[in-house]
Amino acid sequence: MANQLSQLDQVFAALADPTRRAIVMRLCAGEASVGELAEPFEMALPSFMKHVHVLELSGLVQSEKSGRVRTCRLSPEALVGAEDWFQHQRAIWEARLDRFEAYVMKLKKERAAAKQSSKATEKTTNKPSKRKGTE
Amino acid sequence: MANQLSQLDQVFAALADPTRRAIVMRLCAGEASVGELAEPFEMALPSFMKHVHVLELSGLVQSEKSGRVRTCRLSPEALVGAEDWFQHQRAIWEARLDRFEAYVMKLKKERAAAKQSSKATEKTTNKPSKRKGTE
DNA sequence: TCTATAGTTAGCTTGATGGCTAACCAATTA
DNA sequence: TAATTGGTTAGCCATCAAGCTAACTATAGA
Repeated sequence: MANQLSQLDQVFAALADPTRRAIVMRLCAGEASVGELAEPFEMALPSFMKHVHVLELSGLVQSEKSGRVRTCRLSPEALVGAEDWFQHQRAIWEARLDRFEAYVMKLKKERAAAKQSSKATEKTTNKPSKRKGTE
Repeated sequence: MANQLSQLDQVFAALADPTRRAIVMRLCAGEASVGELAEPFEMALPSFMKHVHVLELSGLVQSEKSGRVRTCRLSPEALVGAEDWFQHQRAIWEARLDRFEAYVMKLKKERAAAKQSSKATEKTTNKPSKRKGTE
């Protein structure tokens, strides 16, 4: 669990750099050697290798050396893990919106009821409209 | 576009810190003052404020001061933007898996056809099975 | 076997990040 | 009006991140 959290740290930190995001995007399209990956960047190779290394540490990328060429591929589990984090937050957020809306509805109802009781007998219990989007 | 990219940088960098993720999670459940937010952490207040500031710069959090208390709330657009990035990558990744599978199927077909032509007339065009999962 | 290629290691510089304390407003509240 | 509360500013320090060059290893190809 704590380990998983620090994994999230590493994944987000890895993705905070545009070079590394570009590498991930490239690898989504298929595996590639370090040289192929590095080619579009102006950076010196050792600098570039650091990025690859960060991606490996984060679990986003795996690599394997065969002969003198190191081939990198995406290992999407870490990516999915991070995506899950967002979905979880969104679920909580949306549940809260729902609760908030329910609360507003309850207030409306109570106010209507108060009006009713003061005005004595008049039935206007208008149904609340359904969710109006994500805001 | 470039601006949006650097926004992604900032959002991911903001989320790379467990304190800041905790703040975001807390704010998913509803707005809170700086003091309320800081309460669970052992950190000195100025240090904590830095985290809040980073979150504000990233666009994940908005805040407003009324009297002497500053109230923070989530501004979920940035969160959604980051989530979109994942979904986009996943779409590319999955399309690639599909293409890869199609390629394998084509190979199989060609091999079968080759066998057929060498064996002359024997019809065994076995239909390929459907997707077998994500890996 | 020599040479070019692909990557790696070591070590340096610069700037950002994450923490702290101390001192300082500015609203509330007694 | 004096004291408390909630937050802010300023400035320090240690560590990490991202880049570089130079020198090195190991494989592939001529």
